[in-house]
Amino acid sequence: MDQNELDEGTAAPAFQKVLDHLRDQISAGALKEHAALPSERTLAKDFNISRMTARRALVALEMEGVAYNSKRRGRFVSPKRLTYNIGSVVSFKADADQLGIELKIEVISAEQIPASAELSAALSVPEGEALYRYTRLFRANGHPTFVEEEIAVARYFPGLLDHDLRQSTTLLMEREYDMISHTGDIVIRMRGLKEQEAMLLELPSFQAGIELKQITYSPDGIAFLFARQMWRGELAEFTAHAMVTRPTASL
Amino acid sequence: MDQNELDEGTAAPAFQKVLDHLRDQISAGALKEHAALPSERTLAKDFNISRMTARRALVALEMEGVAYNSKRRGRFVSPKRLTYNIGSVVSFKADADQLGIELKIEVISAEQIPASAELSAALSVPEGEALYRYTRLFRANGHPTFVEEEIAVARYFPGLLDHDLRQSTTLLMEREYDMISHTGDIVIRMRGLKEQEAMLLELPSFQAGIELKQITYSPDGIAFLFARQMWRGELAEFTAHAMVTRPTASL
DNA sequence: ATGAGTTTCTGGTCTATACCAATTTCACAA
DNA sequence: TTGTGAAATTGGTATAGACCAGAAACTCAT
Repeated sequence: MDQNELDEGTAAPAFQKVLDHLRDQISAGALKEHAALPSERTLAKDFNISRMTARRALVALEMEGVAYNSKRRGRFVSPKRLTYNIGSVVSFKADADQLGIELKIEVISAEQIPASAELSAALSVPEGEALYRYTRLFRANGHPTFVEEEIAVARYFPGLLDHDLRQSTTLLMEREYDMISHTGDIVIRMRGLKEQEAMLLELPSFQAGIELKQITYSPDGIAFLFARQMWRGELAEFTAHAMVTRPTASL
Repeated sequence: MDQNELDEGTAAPAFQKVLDHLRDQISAGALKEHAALPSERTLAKDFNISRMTARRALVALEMEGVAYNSKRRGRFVSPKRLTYNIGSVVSFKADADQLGIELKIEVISAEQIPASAELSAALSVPEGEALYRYTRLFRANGHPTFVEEEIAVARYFPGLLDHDLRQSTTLLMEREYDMISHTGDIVIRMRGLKEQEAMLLELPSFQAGIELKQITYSPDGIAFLFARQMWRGELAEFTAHAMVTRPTASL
């Protein structure tokens, strides 16, 4: 009769108890950001369970976004979220700086490509039109946070790739090319990671993250930039102030 | 030498092969929405792996959002996403109807509560002010999709809970109380599920979903509704058309 | 102090079981 | 035809090992 102590009839699974215990430790502040969690083998010994059961609890913590682990160094408490204000793209890096977060941008690749069918539709340019594409990894205090792929219509931004891309491209385009971001169509969804994204974010490839897609328009309604961000889910938070529009009468 | 066939040096893990195989089957259309996937034991036999390894592949599919399983009936292919247009809240149910999706609303609970400190701050009402709170489960074609908790300032909506809540409350408030939704502050994030949410959505409690919080204002700037939706991550898609605002000069 | 090599620690993958509980299927009786 | 109850199927949990590979710590000679 070693089932449970005072639960109402049903015993909680062993991994649940460990999971709850660790979660409590973290939310109580006994374990702070980036602090190391007990290893699988240590947990197994301490709770008198098998390593696989201990592992389950730790993996569940990762799924909840409470813990992370990269490479084979151990598991650690996840840092706080970054807030991305959809309406005010310009100040993202400034916001981070202000919060004492060191945001570092790493350029993964940058090249010129012809517009595919999909991109030509999204950006309203003829198929084959020259585009710039660059992929960047954003780290907050050294911690991988999101990967961004941007595709810009090359015609508006001659020599864009010669600039240092480790900065806000919105500001760069405004300063160097007088191209002002005015409105944007946005889509947010949760999905599984692609291989490269998983690698850069240091996550297993079957993990899910949050994707934000955005098409940016100039004041005169010209689409000039397509952006796709893939965030570690536990680190993302998107805010917006929305105008409520009514469906047209015919609908 | 049964490691691999023609990989470049490193063999993919066994569960990865199974995972890729199933994903291919699904994206190729061999397995359609709500079609049953092979059981853990069947997969184990077919791929000559242990049941635990087969299970890993299936669980990974669930994490990606490609498959789901509820209770102990087996695993099935996830249905298509529902798109939630942030700016045009009014037409959500109408949109669903138009796409041939039967959206059913189940009222879980409805009650009057006094404003907590947190809610009084969010809705700009004195602490203790009467509020209506109701929780509803939304199903798309019978499939649990998201749970919504709404909290309305009771003063504006006398007798609100006497109405049938299995309909769009935005429309209800407009029709019966002349309260028009004008703008809203929105926050979107991915987080672990709470116990009740997990139960209603038929998911394990450590799974992550997408949360959308929203405070709705009337045309004259009065906050009258706080809403929190918890979506099954694989079923959610949020769209918006955003105006880009610039940071004020002082910042 | 520096660097190289060894040891220890960590997670990653996998096997072969076992027992449980809910669901579904199916045979059989009323 | 309709129940009803047994049997098969499914996922959920858990064990006790095993071997691998990367990361970190440590030892020791230079």
